Amino acid sequence: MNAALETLKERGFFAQCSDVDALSALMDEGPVSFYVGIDPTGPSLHIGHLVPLYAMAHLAKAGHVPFALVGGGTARIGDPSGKTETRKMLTVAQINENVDAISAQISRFLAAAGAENATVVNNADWLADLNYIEFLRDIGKHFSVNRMLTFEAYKMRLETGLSFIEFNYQLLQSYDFLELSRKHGVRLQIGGDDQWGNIVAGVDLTRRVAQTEVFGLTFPLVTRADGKKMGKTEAGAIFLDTALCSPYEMYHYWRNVPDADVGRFLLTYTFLPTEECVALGAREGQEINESKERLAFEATAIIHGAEEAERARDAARAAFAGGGSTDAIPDITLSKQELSAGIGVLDLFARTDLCASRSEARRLVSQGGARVNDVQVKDIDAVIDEAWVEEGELLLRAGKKRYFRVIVE
RNA sequence: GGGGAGAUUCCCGAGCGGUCAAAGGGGGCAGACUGUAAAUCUGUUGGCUCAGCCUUCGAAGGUUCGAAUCCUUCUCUCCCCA
Repeated sequence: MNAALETLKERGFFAQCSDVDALSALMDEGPVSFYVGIDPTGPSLHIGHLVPLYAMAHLAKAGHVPFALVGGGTARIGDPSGKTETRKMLTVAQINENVDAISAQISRFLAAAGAENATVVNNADWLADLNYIEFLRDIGKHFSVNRMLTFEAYKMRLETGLSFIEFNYQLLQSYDFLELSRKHGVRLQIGGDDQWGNIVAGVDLTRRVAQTEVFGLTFPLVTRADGKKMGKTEAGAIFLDTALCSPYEMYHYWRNVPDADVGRFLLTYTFLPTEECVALGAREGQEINESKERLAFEATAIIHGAEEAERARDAARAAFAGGGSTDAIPDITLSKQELSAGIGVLDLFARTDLCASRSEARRLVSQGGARVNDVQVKDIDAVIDEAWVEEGELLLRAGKKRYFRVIVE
């Protein structure tokens, strides 16, 4: 098999392919243009979106030509695949904002991942002005409703309801593939396994309309051993946008991944050599805990740069092991006057993101989960004043892992 | 267009005139254990000036000493028939 494909397979980026042998042969011949589509349904990518981009980087490094398609047009429709209900419709203005933000993130990521030659395109450019009648005649006639209804994505939705607009999503995605193959000679579409139905529909359409053999390749959806959704925490998704999720939070996310996922995540979310990822993931006990730190550092460094990753690592070490920098821990600022007057623990915790209300702070304190500068505070009436300040700040802690700094000026 | 079912606290889901800040499960948070993992056990899970008070049961009105529970209107969802 072709070396680049082999790499994808080894690293867990291979679930299904429309025709492996033919694709492998094509890739052996020379650079192949390929694309992946991402719909701009939110203001930022999160780490769940990244899998296709990593796959893209691997192929790009092997000399193939990447196109990243931002679905400014398809986002106006909404992909029903893998969803149990209709997603809330976004306004066109919102989508356009998202397109800008996400295109920038994609370019930055691909550059950092070593796929500088990527082209970012927006399918609104060709979808927005389609003529309905012409589209139905030229494209719609190639789709069999009977066949579409057999796709898993639609079958599932037949139970809960599927609107006509969503039913059209597949036609538009297929049209994208056709369009890219005509315009840019794209021969391959990659995507998550939930996209299989849409991708093969595009392969079929392109063959019928353009008489061109194109290929589809999917990778398994990344899941976590503990069944939680990839990239989601209680506080929200792990976004790339630092305004929505700090590098520290992202680092923390990787640091706390379940044991069983370490090896797989190293393969997926870092560019460390395959053997090394496997070895790191095979460790046990305290050692695998160290592998997690490696994972956290490597993955964060690709997304936010080595400098930010170091800061996050130092901050995490400082908070958990003592020593090092606390820069990256979230903070609030408090005036000296306010502190010298004394502030109740409950108020103090409620003012940080650690507790949403005084009642929550009350619970935390009375259950023994609250610490100030590593001293447990169990009295809900305790008053914190300047006597507690160390080096101009207070380090608040809720439970074992959540920290917050209070800077006093 | 016709007929039916429904909207409950983060989610699912009980409740059907007072004993309801609302069962149960999930999730979250905290504690024990531990490797900052998993599993397990315990506590907790609207807000506050906290043995008390205030605001919640799709929205707005009404009945009642008293409503998540009854009535009216409205909004939205789902199902069946055409």
